[in-house]
Amino acid sequence: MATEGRPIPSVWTRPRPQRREQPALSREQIVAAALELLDAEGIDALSMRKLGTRLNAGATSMYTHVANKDELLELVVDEVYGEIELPVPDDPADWQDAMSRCARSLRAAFLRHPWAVSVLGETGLAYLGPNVLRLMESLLAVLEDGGLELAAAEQAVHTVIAYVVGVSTSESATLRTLARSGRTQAEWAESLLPAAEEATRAYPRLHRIYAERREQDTRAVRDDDFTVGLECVLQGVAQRFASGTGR
Amino acid sequence: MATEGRPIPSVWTRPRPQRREQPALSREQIVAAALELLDAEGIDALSMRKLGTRLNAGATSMYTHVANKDELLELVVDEVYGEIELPVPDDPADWQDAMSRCARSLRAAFLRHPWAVSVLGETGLAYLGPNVLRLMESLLAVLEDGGLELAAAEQAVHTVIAYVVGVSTSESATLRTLARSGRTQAEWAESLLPAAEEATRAYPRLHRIYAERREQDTRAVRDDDFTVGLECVLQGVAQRFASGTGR
DNA sequence: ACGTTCACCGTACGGTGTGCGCAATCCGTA
DNA sequence: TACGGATTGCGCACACCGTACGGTGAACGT
Repeated sequence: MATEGRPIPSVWTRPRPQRREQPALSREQIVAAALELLDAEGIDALSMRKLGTRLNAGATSMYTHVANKDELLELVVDEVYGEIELPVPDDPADWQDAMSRCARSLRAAFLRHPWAVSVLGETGLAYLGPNVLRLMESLLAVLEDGGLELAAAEQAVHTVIAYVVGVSTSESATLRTLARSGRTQAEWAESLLPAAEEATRAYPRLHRIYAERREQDTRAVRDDDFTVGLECVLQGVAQRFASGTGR
Repeated sequence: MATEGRPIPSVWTRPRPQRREQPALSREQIVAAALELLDAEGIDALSMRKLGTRLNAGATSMYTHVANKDELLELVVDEVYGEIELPVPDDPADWQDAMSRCARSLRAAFLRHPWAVSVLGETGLAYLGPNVLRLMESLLAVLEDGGLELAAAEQAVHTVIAYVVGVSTSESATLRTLARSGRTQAEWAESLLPAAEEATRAYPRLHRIYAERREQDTRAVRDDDFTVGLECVLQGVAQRFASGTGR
């Protein structure tokens, strides 16, 4: 039935299936591509089909390397934890400084990947990812070397991380709505703050806050706010747990 | 074509459309039903269709009262904030106690509605919801009455709330996976902790923690952990901002 | 009595995650 | 070298999603 030498677009004109031309798929590739896609277009844009397309693969081809979408998300989140600078104190006694640097690094990672916190909210803290484990262990090590009991160190780490996650939740939600609106931060503030001032008419304190925020809600201010809060938390934790070594 | 008096099941046998028998739909009803559904079956089970069915309504009938699903979620989250006990200090100087009670109430609400934090992660803190505004304003009032500057009060509130949100993120993620698995907390621990001990073989401190947690990770322990962290945060905030009135 | 408004519904569209079975390639063994 | 499983990727299909759109009947102002 097939007439040789004449490529007619029919069932018989095979388009050379030729599998295995790419070096196949791997979990690492998939996770990396997902991270790229998430960073570029956000959490709502991540679909298995789009991810497949980006990998020159079919929609369901990833399922041999990853159980399901949730598991993929856990893997990607752990990848984010991998970006965080491990705490290395110059002076073992000054664990506050090391924790502070680590907390800043964590927040910075969450702000670089604003989709991450929404995954945290759904999947939990991915406790068993290798990068999370590495980070936690070295934090505990720093605090133990600083003189804390292990239980105290765990408590301290949890408290500080909870603070960072909480701040990042709020901040990256803001970043996401901002990115989605396509406006600059200034334009957005200009369009929202009047509404906020209106909505808070019955609440004098909030009203004053929003009124004063008009030229004030910049990146630098938010950085400072985070720093202040972080210092409070570290100070509180230190006083509670450090055996006389709090600054 | 229609033969009178004989109800034949056909296009012609009209089933008495009879609209307006129910007192119609309202935004309050919709939000309440959504909250019920979320509490009963979790965030993944909330679809506009299911919600419509629960309200004896069509799938798209809610869209006259609510712009879209995201807006509905914001409304529901604000409803959750409405459950929180407003801070009322016995002694104006003892704002720490009032804030502590409020923070506990906030965490309790998040634990009653574990889906809420995953909405927080996507929609932000719903800053302009009336219940959020009311809560924030009264927190600010308590701190101002306690002697703090407004800016300091705002900083303090943000810090404490960030801590609570962070803790709740982790805790409600745990609650959700637990609920989804259908097992009790003890069974779950029994099945997970060996895996955790295995995974942390290379990390002695984490290993010790998971080993000791085996009979220890109860509700009461988590409550205590939260309390300790909260005390740290409050203490740190107080020392930073209170003009000599910290306990 | 009539036109307008409004709440609601059915339908439809373009998307989603993923189970399943087929095909093709790779690898260990004979 | 031949062959037979195991592994990997793909196409298809299913059930479900959010929601745009146009129609429909009831309520209401005139």
